[in-house]
Amino acid sequence: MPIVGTSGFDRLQCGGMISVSTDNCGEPVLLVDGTSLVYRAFFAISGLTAPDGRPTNAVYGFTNMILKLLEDTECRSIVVAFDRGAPKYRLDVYPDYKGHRPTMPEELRPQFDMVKDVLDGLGIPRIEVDGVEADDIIGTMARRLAERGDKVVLVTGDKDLLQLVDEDVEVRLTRRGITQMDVYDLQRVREEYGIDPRMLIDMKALMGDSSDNVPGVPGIGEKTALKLVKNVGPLEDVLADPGRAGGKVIPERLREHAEQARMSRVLVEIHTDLDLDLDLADLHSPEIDGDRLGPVLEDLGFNNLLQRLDVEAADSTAKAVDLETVDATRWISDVPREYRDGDVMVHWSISGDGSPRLALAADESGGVTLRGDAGELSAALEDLLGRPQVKVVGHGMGEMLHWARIRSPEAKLFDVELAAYLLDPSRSSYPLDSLVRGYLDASLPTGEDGGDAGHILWALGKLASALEAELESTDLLSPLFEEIEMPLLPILVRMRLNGIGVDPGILREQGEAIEERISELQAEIWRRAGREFNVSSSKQLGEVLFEEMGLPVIRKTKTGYSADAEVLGQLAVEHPIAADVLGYRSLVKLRGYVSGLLGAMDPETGRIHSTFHQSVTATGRLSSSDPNLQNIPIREETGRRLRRAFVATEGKILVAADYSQIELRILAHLCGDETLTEAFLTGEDIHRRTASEVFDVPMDEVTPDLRNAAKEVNFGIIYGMSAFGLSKSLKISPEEAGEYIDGYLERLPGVKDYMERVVAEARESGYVRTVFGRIRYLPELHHRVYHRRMFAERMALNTPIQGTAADIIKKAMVDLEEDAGVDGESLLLQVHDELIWEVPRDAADSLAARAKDTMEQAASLGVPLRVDVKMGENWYDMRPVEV
DNA sequence: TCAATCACG
DNA sequence: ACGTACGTGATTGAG
Repeated sequence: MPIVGTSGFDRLQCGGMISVSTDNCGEPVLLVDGTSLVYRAFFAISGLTAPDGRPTNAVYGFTNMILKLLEDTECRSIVVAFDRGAPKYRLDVYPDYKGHRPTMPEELRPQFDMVKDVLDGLGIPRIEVDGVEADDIIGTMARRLAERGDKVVLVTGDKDLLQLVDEDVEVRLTRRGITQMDVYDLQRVREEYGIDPRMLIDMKALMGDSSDNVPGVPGIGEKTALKLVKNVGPLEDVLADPGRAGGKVIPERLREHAEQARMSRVLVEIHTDLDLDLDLADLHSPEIDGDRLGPVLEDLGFNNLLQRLDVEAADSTAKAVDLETVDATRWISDVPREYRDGDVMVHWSISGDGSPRLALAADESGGVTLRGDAGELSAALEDLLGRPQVKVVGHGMGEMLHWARIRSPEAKLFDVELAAYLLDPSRSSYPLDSLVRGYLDASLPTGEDGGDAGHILWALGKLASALEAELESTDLLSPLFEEIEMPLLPILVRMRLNGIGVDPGILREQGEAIEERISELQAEIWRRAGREFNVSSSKQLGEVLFEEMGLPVIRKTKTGYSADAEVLGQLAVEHPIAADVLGYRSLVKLRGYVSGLLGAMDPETGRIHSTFHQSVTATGRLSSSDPNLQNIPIREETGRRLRRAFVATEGKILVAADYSQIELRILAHLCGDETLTEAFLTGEDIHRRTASEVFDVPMDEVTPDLRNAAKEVNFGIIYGMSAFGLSKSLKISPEEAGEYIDGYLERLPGVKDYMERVVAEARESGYVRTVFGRIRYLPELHHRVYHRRMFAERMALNTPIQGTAADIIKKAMVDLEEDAGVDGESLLLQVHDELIWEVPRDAADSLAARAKDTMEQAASLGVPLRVDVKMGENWYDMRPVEV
């Protein structure tokens, strides 16, 4: 049988993107059903086009599937097969085979040629044979490879291929989306169907297949067909003695349609004996042909793939949008048509002398630079962002909204920085020029004030489409980007604009008291040391404690003696100076808070306007800076008093709502452990319950010490547990800590299974995800250095939990927008599992009820979410309220 | 600019 | 025989 349209069987193997083994060392050959995967990709992804408008969604999805496959799987070789023309050998049997199939969508047809171009560039052999279906090519090749001793992996979206599974052949079926695959080996097929893979042919012959128009036996569906082959045997056995089917109707139907069933069997059986003119010795691993692939990917607009595969396109400089300068006021009074709906790229910046610049473009052909003072420019922005039909694309849009004091934009927002953050939250920053290099493979000219506006506007437009496609194909577009992060952006801007009221008198008063006690302690320390020195200098302190006073060295740092709180705590039994240093340190810390907060007060508003950052943490949490209001002291009374300085505005009251045990609840949801779930469903004290389990005592005999130990064990679980870490927090031996951990995992086996599963899956896929789909890549799970690898494992355990908690409170913040302000409230702070508002006194109860309800309903997990609400005149005197 | 320390969840 | 709890930001002193 002549083979047409092949490519790639003529070159010899050499190092490509996957490791190559020249001998047969057990790595499988991948056989891919190209037609099936291209179809899957086509329906899984939508809206993606090349720069010239040709649809490329299927090509993009397919290419990603192939690359993922190659990244995840060590393989000797890979071949992609395609359908070509009508399968004559089946049409001869049954002219209506595949008769009712809808014709191929117009947008899909041309994408097959693009797919083949990509494969050729990747150096992946493909094969199609006139009048033969991909199934049969794969079946034939699989059999021949297995016969010569190879392992084979079949990749498809079509369950029919399961009939080929045996000891040497495994099948991977696409699952929802395009990134995940279900693996079927012999055992899995037997488990799922209760029969051997070959019997699936007989089953299918009985039940038929409407999508291929295979008739089967009328009245027999999947259930009956499976029952028959399981209880009776192959098709011929079933037909030989129809009575064994039981009942009346089925045997009748079997007799009546016996021939049709035999014919159906012929139709559904995949051929494994085609006479293909193919030398399997030619199989080799793929070898990227950069000269060929580069232009193909560039033509398709797959710039991120160019980058990822490190292939050179014709390296381009960013093009520029031509800009015309227009008066801001005139522009507002007569906004050009193209800026009234659709996408508008916006570049806002502050130049060195503090004057703002604003440039806009609605497409690549041209844009405007607005001329005017700060008020006029912000008015123009406000006008633009007040248009619900407009989608505004920008970079770091929070800064822009804050500058223009825009609290509630109506326009849809697309911040390329946030998009890039969702795609890879581990990066330290997302400067525009690096996004342009990474996602567009172009470079921005280096300009004085952050580049030239024309080039930036061009880049923003290109980036928005590239990033949106990437978000979509990574399952991050919805709900995370569109329904959580982008709607959250203006909420964070508003929190910053709101600020929180601070009473500087209280701060100064406390500051003076702190200052006094620092002097006293310093004198005491100097007296005990026998000389004056800077207690805050770890170097000088080390000399005094460990050299002059001869205290035992507990631990060393890279640069000298370690003298942190843990070490000092141990030294305290040796010498009272240690406790003094600890006290001194904590007071110096508090002094830092006082001066930091006083310095951070805005003289105009008398408030502190901290910035909440949305693209900083690797887990999805927010962070706060200038100043950080997420780490105001609370655990120790002396520090806690600082909170008296955070006050509600006259006539208002502070309301704080915090999730109770949200991370442990998420753990319960994720692992489904019965004990944990039950504890939350019945509203038990979770630490007490843990203590009761781990230490094997009745609930009412759990002492405070035991409960505290259990609490630390629970923290350990969330953090990725190590006996050493737990031993430090509990001040016990690592051995004893290890026993606690063993006890825990024994009593809560669901948690144990979950922890093992998460790490194993992350090792396979290279990433972990939260319940909402937020992703974090963990390449160091494969690091050759042990402690780097273990660190990555703890991240794999912690990130889904911490990140899901972040997702949930973010979702709650967005949900609360629904009727934001109905109680006259302003959101002031978010502290990871807690939201703080100020609200007119008479509306406080109403807000409390609404906040509690919305937060508790923000996600529906296997256990309920619980929110506690407190109120008070200031952040110190907060009292619980019943809602 | 970096390391050490410590505040929070 | 390793070296460890997860995630942040600010302050301080030293080089």
